[in-house]
Amino acid sequence: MIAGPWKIKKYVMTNSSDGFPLRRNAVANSAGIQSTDQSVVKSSNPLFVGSVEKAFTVLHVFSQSRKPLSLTDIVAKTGMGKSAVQRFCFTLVELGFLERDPDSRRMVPSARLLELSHTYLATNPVSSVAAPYLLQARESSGEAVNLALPMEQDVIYIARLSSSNSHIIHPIVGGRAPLFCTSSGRAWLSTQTDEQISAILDASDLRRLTPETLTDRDAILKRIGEVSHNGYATAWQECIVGELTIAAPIYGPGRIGVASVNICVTKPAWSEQQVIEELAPIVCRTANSISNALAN
Amino acid sequence: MIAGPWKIKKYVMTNSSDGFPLRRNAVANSAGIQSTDQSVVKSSNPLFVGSVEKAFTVLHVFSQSRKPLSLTDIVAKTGMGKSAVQRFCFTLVELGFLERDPDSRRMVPSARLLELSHTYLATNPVSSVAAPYLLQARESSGEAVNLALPMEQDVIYIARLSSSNSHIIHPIVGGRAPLFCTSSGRAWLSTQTDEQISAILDASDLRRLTPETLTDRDAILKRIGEVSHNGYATAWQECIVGELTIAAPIYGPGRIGVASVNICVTKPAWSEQQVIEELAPIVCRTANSISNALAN
DNA sequence: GTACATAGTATTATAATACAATACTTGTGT
DNA sequence: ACACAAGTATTGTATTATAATACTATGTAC
Repeated sequence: MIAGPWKIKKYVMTNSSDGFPLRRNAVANSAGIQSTDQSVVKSSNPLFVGSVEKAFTVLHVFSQSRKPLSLTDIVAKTGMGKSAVQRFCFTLVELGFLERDPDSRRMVPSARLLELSHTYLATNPVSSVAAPYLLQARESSGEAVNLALPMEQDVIYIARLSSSNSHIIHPIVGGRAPLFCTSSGRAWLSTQTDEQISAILDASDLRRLTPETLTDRDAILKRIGEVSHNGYATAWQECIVGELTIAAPIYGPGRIGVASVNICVTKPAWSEQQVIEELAPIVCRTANSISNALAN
Repeated sequence: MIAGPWKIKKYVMTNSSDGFPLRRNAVANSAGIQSTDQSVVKSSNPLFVGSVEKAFTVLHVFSQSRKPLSLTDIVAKTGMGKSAVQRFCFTLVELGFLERDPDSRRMVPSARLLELSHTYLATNPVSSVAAPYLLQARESSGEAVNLALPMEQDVIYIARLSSSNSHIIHPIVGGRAPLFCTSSGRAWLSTQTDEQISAILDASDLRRLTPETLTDRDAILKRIGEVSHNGYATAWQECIVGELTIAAPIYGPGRIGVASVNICVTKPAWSEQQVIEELAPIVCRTANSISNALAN
């Protein structure tokens, strides 16, 4: 799963007190459902520093409940002990990643968290290489254009250009959505082998997000299969009611699927037919341009 | 300094091995210069979990040197021991915040870091409240518009709308620049008392970033003082050569300066005179609209 | 205004976890 | 092919993180 050395041997947890809140493969997925495999022997390497995980567990809680949280809120939501929450909150406040309202004593995430995203964006070439093509796509379509990467059973959005006329900015960057029911996800899945696709769908919670969400495995596989012929993937209101999206896969060096670009419009203004006719050429062209740019 | 309870008593470090890499007030500033006050008695509370700080220290290293780093690189840049770096890198890879190229064994920040910025942006109302006005400002000016918050001696950019014609996306969100030499910084400073401004300038490293950077304290204070009369602050090529910026302060409830909006143009195309004549009204109107929106 | 309940804060003894040192293995360059 | 550097694994030690608990403040009901 995780590439390279640092072979993780099977270690049985030595402490009798019960397990950690969130393990790597138990990090809450996009719906916040935890699949903690507590029964399984924990593959915990002595190199693993548990305190770091706990700190991120505390931060993670805020992404689900998007409001100021008190200590007891966090205790409830993490399952960590009162003392532990106290210490990690103190530490995170001290480091400037959380802010405390001295009156309500509730905490909120601080803007310093953006520094971490900057660390990623400044290091990673993908978003800057893709930028001109994404802008071009937005120009041609006038609609919102997103760039997404696969992450576990989700896509994670790493760049967004809002539609020209929209007067809201969705803070979608850093957000996640399931691979199986998004056009971006299907576009990327289409670059994988059948075995890999199966494995991902097995691991996915094929949950209905809207009345239109496809949850039948075969139906989903069929939609993914069509991508190779069409060059684009679609999802009609499967994630958000009224949202029509179309996407195409981006290849890195070696024709490996690494990302996808999608365009996202809304129902009353657009029909499925229109999306395919007008936007498919744009997403495909954009994805190809980015793939070529990445090859160099 | 840090508001509210959790009174930090003076604790002398008990361990003989020498101190921590980065303390809160010693986090590297925008130029990467560390001002670790190692001599001073460390105000370390037993609630503080040092491992968390070390994890962020490792992540922070990547924002300075924007390329894949090996273990030994990180050892050199953090001053942490080899074992410690090994364990924190392992942990961060395991948690998915760093990625390792199995061949080169070098690590890079992962897109999962964006999840943390999402946690902030989804929770915090400022960026979403401000969005429509920022879009309007970009519309009127056709130029890049930024929203910034004060953080220690810097501003941190929390939203950016690129200029309509530009074909690059600066990954400026999450980036920092000194308060003293940016228009955004000066705009916010103008909302503070003379004592507070002095304290901040005292704590700032008045370093020359370009040949045009004002480093004379009185000259800087004069520029800040003018903001109250004009309603806007300016900085001409003080941070980046060729960059002209103009900003206005944003007030939260209680007329407290909380942020600033700025517009950013480049030298050959614009003159200082033009910026003031054409853009000052826009930044002022935008800042006022956002201030009003925040009041409700 | 007082008493009660709840939430937040401080303290401490305990031992588990993080630690540094070091041995070992793999890779790289000459 | 050899030597050197870099990365990885292991282990005993004790520092650090821990949970329990006592304490204090805050807010609410009567």
